[in-house]
Amino acid sequence: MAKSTEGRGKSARTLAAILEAAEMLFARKGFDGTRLEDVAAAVGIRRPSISYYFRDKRVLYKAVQSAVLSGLRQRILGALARGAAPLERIENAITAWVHYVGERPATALIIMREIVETPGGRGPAAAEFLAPIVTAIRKEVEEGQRIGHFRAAEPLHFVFNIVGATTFFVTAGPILAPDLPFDPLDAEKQENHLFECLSVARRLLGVEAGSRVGAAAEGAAAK
Amino acid sequence: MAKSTEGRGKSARTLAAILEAAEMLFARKGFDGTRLEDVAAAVGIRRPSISYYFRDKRVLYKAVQSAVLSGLRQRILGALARGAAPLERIENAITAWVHYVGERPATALIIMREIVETPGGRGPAAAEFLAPIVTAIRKEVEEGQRIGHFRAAEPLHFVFNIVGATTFFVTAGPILAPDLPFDPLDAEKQENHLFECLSVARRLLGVEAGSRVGAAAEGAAAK
DNA sequence: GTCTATAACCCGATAGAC
DNA sequence: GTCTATCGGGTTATAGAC
Repeated sequence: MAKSTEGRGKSARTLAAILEAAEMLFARKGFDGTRLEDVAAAVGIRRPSISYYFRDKRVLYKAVQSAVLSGLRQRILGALARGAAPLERIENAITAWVHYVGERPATALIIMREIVETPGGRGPAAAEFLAPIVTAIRKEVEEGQRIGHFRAAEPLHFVFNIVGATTFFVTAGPILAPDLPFDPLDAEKQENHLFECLSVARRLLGVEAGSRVGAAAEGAAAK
Repeated sequence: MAKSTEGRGKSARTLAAILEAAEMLFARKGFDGTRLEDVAAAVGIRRPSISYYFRDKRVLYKAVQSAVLSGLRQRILGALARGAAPLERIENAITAWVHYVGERPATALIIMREIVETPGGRGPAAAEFLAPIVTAIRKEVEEGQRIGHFRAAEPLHFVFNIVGATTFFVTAGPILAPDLPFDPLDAEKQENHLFECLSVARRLLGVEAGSRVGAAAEGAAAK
């Protein structure tokens, strides 16, 4: 929007390249494991040049985290706003979630890293982005319970199950089944996973598998 | 067994204390985030004394990982051996899994850390312990499919879903719902989670929720 | 067995030239 | 904008006294 983020200058291109390289590296190696030197090398510049764009490493990390997670938040809250009944809105949100993670695999790794770093006390961090999403889902589940569409159950369990399932689907292959060729980025496997998530969601919400509410708004939810 | 691990000397007690402190710290802060000095402080000794028991930091980490994950493997494979039909054996394994993680919360964090570190290439690591478990479950699912008890589906999806759900159940509260008081160690919430895992498992395997196969061997599985 | 003291290393941050 | 050079904090590993 502003000239600082949209210019066509060398500056803007370098900045974008730094963010892109940092997203991949932070996701794969974590904050400590990523050397600023590696980010610079991936961009084709030298370490101190990064300081020209980001005051220090933590600021760079925050920028990456913000880009990934605010994109996720926007997608899910947008999807959640579409749909007539709670079940439909929730299914749109799940669809948006699975698709976003599929498009931007760093998402899953960054979320896992944030979860795992939180008990250590290093930074409040991602809660700023993720908590609003979870709250919105929870409200939707509670609304569905109130009007008798869903069974009574702890909404958080529902959230943890879906988020955990997709996150592991994308990341856990290499360690849980290292000798199997499992590609989570394969489109067919991904739709398969989405289908199972929707099925599990209905089971957890106490909705019979019959009715066919969700699949309609799919195109809108994905974009 | 041998005198080196079972002796009543000061040595054995210090070693056990180091392992215990390191398990908590590695789980909470990770490999890089844990300073040997903190481990020493938790035990009440000084940093170089750790070197007397473990040649370097990596060896200490491996020892912790081995303790946690080989315990898990033993528990799950043991549970999987009990039960007449695939469904019953799988339900025993899920029960053992949820209970183990509940008893030893470091398990979930260490598994997540291993998953997240693997793409970074730092150490082959936990696959040695986890892959055999997953393979055994997979075989059981495939057997159930072969004899027509389960629907056809990718067994790995099933595994990722259950493992991801429990892992997030235990760890994700502080970051996904920071303002809610959510205690995953609460016994009632844990049984609730187990119940939902079993329900989800049946859904994913295509088994009707009706029959009451699993709950019997529970006591044996937990011990 | 446990300590003190120190060596060696890595990496992020900064000064300042171009 | 990007570089070279350097400083400095923090942590591991090790030598050697007790």
